[in-house]
Amino acid sequence: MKDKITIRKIAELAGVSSATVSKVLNNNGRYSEETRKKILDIIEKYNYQPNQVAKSLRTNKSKTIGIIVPDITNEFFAQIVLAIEKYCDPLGYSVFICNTGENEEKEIQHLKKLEQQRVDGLIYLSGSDKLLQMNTTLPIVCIDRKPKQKHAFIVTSDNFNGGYLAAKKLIENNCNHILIIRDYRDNIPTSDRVLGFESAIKDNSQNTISKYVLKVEVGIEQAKQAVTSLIKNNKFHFDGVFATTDWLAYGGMLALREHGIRIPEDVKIVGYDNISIAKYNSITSVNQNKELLGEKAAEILIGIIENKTDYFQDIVTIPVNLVERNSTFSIS
Amino acid sequence: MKDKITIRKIAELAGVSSATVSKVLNNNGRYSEETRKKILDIIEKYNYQPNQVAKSLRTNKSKTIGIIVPDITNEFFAQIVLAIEKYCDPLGYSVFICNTGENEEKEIQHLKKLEQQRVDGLIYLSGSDKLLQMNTTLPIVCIDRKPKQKHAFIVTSDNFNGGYLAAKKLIENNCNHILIIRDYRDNIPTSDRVLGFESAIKDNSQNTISKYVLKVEVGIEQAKQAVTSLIKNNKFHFDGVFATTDWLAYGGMLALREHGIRIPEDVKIVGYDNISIAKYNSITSVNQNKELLGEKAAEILIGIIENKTDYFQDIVTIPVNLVERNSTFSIS
DNA sequence: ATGAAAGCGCTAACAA
DNA sequence: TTGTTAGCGCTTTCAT
Repeated sequence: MKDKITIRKIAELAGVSSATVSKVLNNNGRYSEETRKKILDIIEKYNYQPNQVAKSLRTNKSKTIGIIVPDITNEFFAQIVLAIEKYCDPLGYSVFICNTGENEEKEIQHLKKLEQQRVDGLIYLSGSDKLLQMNTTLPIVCIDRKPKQKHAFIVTSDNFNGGYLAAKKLIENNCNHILIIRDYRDNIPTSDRVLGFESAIKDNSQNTISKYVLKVEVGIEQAKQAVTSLIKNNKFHFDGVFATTDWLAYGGMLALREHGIRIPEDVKIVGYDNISIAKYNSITSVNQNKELLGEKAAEILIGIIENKTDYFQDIVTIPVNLVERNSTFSIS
Repeated sequence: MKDKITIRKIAELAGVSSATVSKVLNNNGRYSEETRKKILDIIEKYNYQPNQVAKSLRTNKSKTIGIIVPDITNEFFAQIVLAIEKYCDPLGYSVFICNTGENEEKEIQHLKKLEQQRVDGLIYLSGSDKLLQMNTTLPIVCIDRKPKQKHAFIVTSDNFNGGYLAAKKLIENNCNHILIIRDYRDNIPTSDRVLGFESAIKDNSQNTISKYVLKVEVGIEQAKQAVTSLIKNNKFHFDGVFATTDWLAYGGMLALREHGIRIPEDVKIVGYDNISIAKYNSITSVNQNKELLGEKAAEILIGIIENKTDYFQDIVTIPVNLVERNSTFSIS
């Protein structure tokens, strides 16, 4: 924060008052075309940069928002963050990024820091319950998590339908014994995916379909090991696999491959998220519209901040779609 | 930016002056243990959150930095950004993230916006020459780009050695006809990698090694097509491939596979960056230490900002290492 | 159409 | 040890 030229200096140079300069800068109040020209010239000439910090203090609006996210390195989150920033930038908002590593303490610390920076609003990407229950006066939009108690604005993917679509695809491909690999934790998005999946089984079959749920920690290796263990114990007699993330799908696929089980000939696989690991490995996946998730969240947040909108749904649900790849192709 | 309790209110409640409260908050100046306790109690009780905006205005330090990056969605950049944020957070700095999509105009706009937010410093990840040549009084650290003219602090990976290591590995594996797939643009990191590669050829062979450079746009598809085209025109008689990014390596690999050319039996491949696409596809790759790149950049920047350091090298070079995978295994 | 003046919340001399 | 005061750069009434 080096010394920059101030509005007062500009005023002096233009032979007017700082109030007038301010008016010109913000196109409000009255001033003659002549003075406007003069002031703008000087501003140009001296490359004047308005001090947003002073402006923030005065107006009580910082033109910043904060994003609290587990890990920007996760492609899914990165895409959402990108979309948020893309939406905010043209509107003059700058965005703070805060990684938490899913650590609740860190989430809270970040929240406090952002409050002290007087951000105008927050977006929680997959925040913990503890974070969601903190009380703050800031407007908040949650993506991918539903706060159990508190009222908050929520943007979420249609997880139920995602699970439904996945099941439908497997059923269409004549899978009868299905393995579900899921995050062991009981979060709503995961559960909804599984519920949707089960619902499709009910709707589309005559109870001929069996399913087995494998709970694992989210990680390629963990999924791989869990599936390997099934195979080794002779418990793998499935012809379809649904995984609640692409990582889990990939991990499962690795285990199958290593044991000579062919995909899609012997087993069909559907993953979730449609991130690049699915793409590069030809895994059919339920696509989450990350751009829209981020964009909507930002749109709602800024809508609240500038209360340009009288009403917003509490929950906005973003549709999903199935992206078909090799892992579910029928060899007929 | 809702109304919060101020330092003055705290002072009133504690029956002291705001100056005293400020001193307690910042542990400077003198005050009795008694008043300290009293003030801290009240702060706790009312959950007082110091207004960083006011503080910034007064002290001319915003405790924020900005990162200008092409695309946070790119895993390589994301890892660096994560490392930067991790370093900055405990030191009380918040970080603004700005994506540019490699658009020079957007870079400049972001620079201006960050200047207006009065960030204390900037980190450029792979910024364009135009951006690097903008004049600003802010301390700047560049990663992965060397400004041609201006003086600036630079953190860079040892690209030359990276290329060198890649070549050595291929030569060790008896590759004699090597295809180099590189970014068509003439940026320094890419060029250094190629220079290092060529240097290793000189050092390690008796001029028995031929090389052919294929310039492509950075993208999986582009690399794939370029290599496919070589194959179709019967111009592919290589036994080794070096690509200046993992994406290009992967694209090349896809083309080879499609035409029945086996890896590593017929052709060995070495990529660059060691991002997950290399991992998932068993491509040997030159690893860039993204954590250290980010951490060092942040360390230097904050060092400058707080001028705790009297001297910093202008250029800090981070070592690389080769991660060996299937794509270069010898079948002997 | 323009300006004077107050004040946003904080810190840092300087006084007491 | 504590308080008084000025002022960071801006916006916003209210005069003129």
